[in-house]
Amino acid sequence: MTVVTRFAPSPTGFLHIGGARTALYNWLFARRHGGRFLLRIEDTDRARSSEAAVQAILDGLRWLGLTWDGDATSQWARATRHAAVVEDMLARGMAYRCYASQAELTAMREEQKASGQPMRYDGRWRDRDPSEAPAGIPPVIRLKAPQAGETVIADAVQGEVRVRNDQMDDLVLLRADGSPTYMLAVVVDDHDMGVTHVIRGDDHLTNAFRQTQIYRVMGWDTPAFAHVPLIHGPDGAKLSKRHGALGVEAYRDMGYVPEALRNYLLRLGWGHGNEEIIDTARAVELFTLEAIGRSAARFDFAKLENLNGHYLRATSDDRLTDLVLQRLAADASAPVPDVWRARVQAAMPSLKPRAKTLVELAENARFLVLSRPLPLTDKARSVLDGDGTAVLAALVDQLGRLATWDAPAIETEARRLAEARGVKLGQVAQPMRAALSGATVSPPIFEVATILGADETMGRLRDQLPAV
RNA sequence: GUCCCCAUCGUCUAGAGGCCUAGGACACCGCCCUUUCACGGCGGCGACAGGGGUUCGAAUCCCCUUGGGGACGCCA
Repeated sequence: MTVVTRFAPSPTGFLHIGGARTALYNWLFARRHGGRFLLRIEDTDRARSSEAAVQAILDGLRWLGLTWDGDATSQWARATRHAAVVEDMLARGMAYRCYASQAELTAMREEQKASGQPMRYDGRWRDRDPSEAPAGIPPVIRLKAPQAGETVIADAVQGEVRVRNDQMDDLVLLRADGSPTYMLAVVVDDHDMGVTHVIRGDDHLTNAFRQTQIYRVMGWDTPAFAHVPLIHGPDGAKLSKRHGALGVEAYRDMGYVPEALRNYLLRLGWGHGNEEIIDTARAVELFTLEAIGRSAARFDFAKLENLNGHYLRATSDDRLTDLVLQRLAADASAPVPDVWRARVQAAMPSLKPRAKTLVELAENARFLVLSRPLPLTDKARSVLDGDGTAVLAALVDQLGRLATWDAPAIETEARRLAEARGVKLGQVAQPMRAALSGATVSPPIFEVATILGADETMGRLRDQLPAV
C-alpha cells in the first residue's frame, strides 16, 4: 500500500507555526515511506477564504521546503461530487432534511446551556415526515448518525479512543445553499484522493469520530489517524500571535533559516533518543508517528535560536553572503557594490559563529560596508577616551610603515606597540576595534583590518584621531 | 455544563517494571580557550503533580484528586 498523506489548510490566513509542523509531519511521513504528500485547500467557506491566503500558504510551504506532489486541489471545486455523495445518502435513508432555522438552533443551544444539558442538535427533524416540511425554507441535510453503540478510532498517537454515539448529534452535511460542510468534504476528498494517513492537529480528534460515522455510512475504509497535540505558548496557553503564532514568513523575516525551523518543529513534540540535531535527510529516515508525544509542547524561541545558530554555522559562506547582502542593501533593486560583497564574503567565516539569526548576522556585518567616518557606539567612544587615541596615533604611525598588509603582520605591530607601552594586547586591540568597527564587539580585529584593506583601515583609524 | 485528551528539570525531551543515584538538549551560573564577542571544551543548578493501589520491585500498570488542553457551528 502506497502511503498518501495530505496537508489541508483553510485559506483564511497565513501558514502559522502549528500548521507548518503538521505539514512537516505529513511530508516526512510520506517521504519516509516513499509515498505521496498532497495539498488540498479547504476553501468551502467562501466568505472567509481568500486567494491571498492561498498564496501565503503556498509560499510558506515552499520556503520551508515542503514540496507537495501534484497540484494543490481546491475543495470548493469538488462541491458537485460532495453533493452527489449526499444525494446517495439521502436515497438510502442515511441522511435527512432539517428545516430548523438558525435562530431556532441558537435558542435550543442556549436553553441547553442554561439547564446544564449537553449542547447538541436534538434531532427534531430526524424522524419527521417529509410532508411536514415548511414551504419556502431551504433545508440543510444532516447525517442520520447511529444513536446506539460507540465509535472507536485507533489513533497512531493517542491510542484507542472511543466515544458513545449518544454523545454525538446529527452533523450537517450540506448547508441550506447546497454547499458542503467541512465535515463532509474532508471525508469525501480524503477517500477520493486515496489518503491513507490523516495526520493533523489534536483539535480534530473529536471530528474524527463524526467523520468515522460518515465513512461507515458510505462503506468506505477509514484512513489511519494521527492526532498531533497542539503547540502552546511559553505560558502554556494556546499559542497567540504574541507567542509565535505567526506566519512562517515572519520567521523568515526574523532571520531564521528553513532547515533550523524544520529541525525545531520536528523536535517539538517528537523525539528520537538523545538526538537533537536532526537534519531533514536524517528526519526522513527516522520519523515515525508512534514517537510523537502525547502532550502539548510549548514554543521556545531560545531553542529555535540555538538551532538556527547551528544551521547558520553549517551554511556555506556564499549563500550566507547573499542573504546578508540582501538585508544590508537599502535599495533591493540597486546592484551590490563589489567591495561590499568582497568584504562580507571574506569576513563570513568569522561572522558566522557570532550570530544566531540572519538579522543578527547582517547587523554584525554592517560595519564592513559603512562609509567613513563611522558612527561609534557609546561603549566604543569610551574605549577611545583616556589614552585610546594616543594608542591609535602610535598605531597609525607603525602600520603606515608596514610592507606586508596581512593579519599576522598587523598583529605583530600591535603586540610590539603593547609591549612598548607596557600594556596588554587588549589595550591596543580594543581602541583599534572601536575605530575600525565602531563597536566594542567584532570579529578578530587584525583579520578585520586585513579584510578592510590598508587604505580603509588607515582611514578609519585616522578618523578617530583628534584634529590637528 | 457535557464529552475527549494530556501530565518527567524553567522549556523540548530520553525512559515501554528492575540497566534510574532518572539521561540528553536549550536556557541559566562557573571555569578553560582568548585582542572583544561568539564558537568550542569542562563543570554546576535543576524534574518523575498529589494520593491510593497492583508487584519482591513502579517514572513506567490501575484508580482517584488536582492541574492543563481540546471539542461541542449551516467555521475549518
